[in-house]
Amino acid sequence: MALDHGSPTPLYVQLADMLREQIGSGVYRSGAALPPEDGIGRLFGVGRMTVRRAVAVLRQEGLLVTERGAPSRFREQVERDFIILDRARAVARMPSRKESRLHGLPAGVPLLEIVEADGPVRTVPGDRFGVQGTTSTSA
Amino acid sequence: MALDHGSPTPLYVQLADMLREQIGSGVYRSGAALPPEDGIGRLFGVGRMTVRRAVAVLRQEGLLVTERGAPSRFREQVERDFIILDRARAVARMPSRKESRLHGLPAGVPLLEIVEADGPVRTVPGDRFGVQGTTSTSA
DNA sequence: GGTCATTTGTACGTATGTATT
DNA sequence: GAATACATACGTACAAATGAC
Repeated sequence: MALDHGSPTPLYVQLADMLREQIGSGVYRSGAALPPEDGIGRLFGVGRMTVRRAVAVLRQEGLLVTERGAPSRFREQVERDFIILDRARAVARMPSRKESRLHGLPAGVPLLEIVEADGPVRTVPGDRFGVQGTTSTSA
Repeated sequence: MALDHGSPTPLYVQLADMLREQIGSGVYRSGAALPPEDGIGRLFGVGRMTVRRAVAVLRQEGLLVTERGAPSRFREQVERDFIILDRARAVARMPSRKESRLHGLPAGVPLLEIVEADGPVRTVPGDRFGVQGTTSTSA
């Protein structure tokens, strides 16, 4: 359960993998705080920068949120609303910084871009919305 | 057109914004290579780490691809195929590293997860696929 | 085919700033 | 206000992959 400094797999990837697994296995409940970065660093014998890169990986995956001054927390998943695509198409892509701010998106959350058949485009946060075909079948 | 070291906006964000704008305005054509990181750094009077962070921002947005040993290039957009959602739902999320490798996804590309009404789940690369309602209207 | 310069990637350290608690 | 903890930004050194010669 320790990091392998000799491995071709970068340390920050190994560390991210371990933390990700802990999330998946429920070691940390949703919303729970991580130990501080320097603490994690001492724990695993790596520098703080390496910890930060590992944390960045998980943040980009939408698994945790960090804010300045407060411990990083595992992201709580919210219930999604489903938008019915009638004569529309939808594509997923990452938002620009401007769009992130506009929608209040944390890092690691894609945008759903819905293009109506007659032109209009609408973008919605990918963590709060999904899309579905015409027929609702109450999953 | 220079960076403001006194601004509350981080340097790497300012730099990312400038590079993003250059992409949008067509200064770099699709697939074109960026100058090397240390060159950009000297050009703007910032360290290489700051350049790397700016590049990372754009990579996470799916705007450029980087590989070791070769210059970073602006990402070429591929034509998307559209999957018809009949009795299915779709959500967008970021892939884990494992899923990225599985689908050969570069950074900054979300995953489309398609859930059929009767259970089966299928994930497809968000840069190569979109979804659409039952009625095809040939956009 | 192999060598070498170029270029990105990893990983460390240090110092300072700033928001939260 | 003080302590905690994350964010920015500089620097260094070496590793590894690419591409050109």
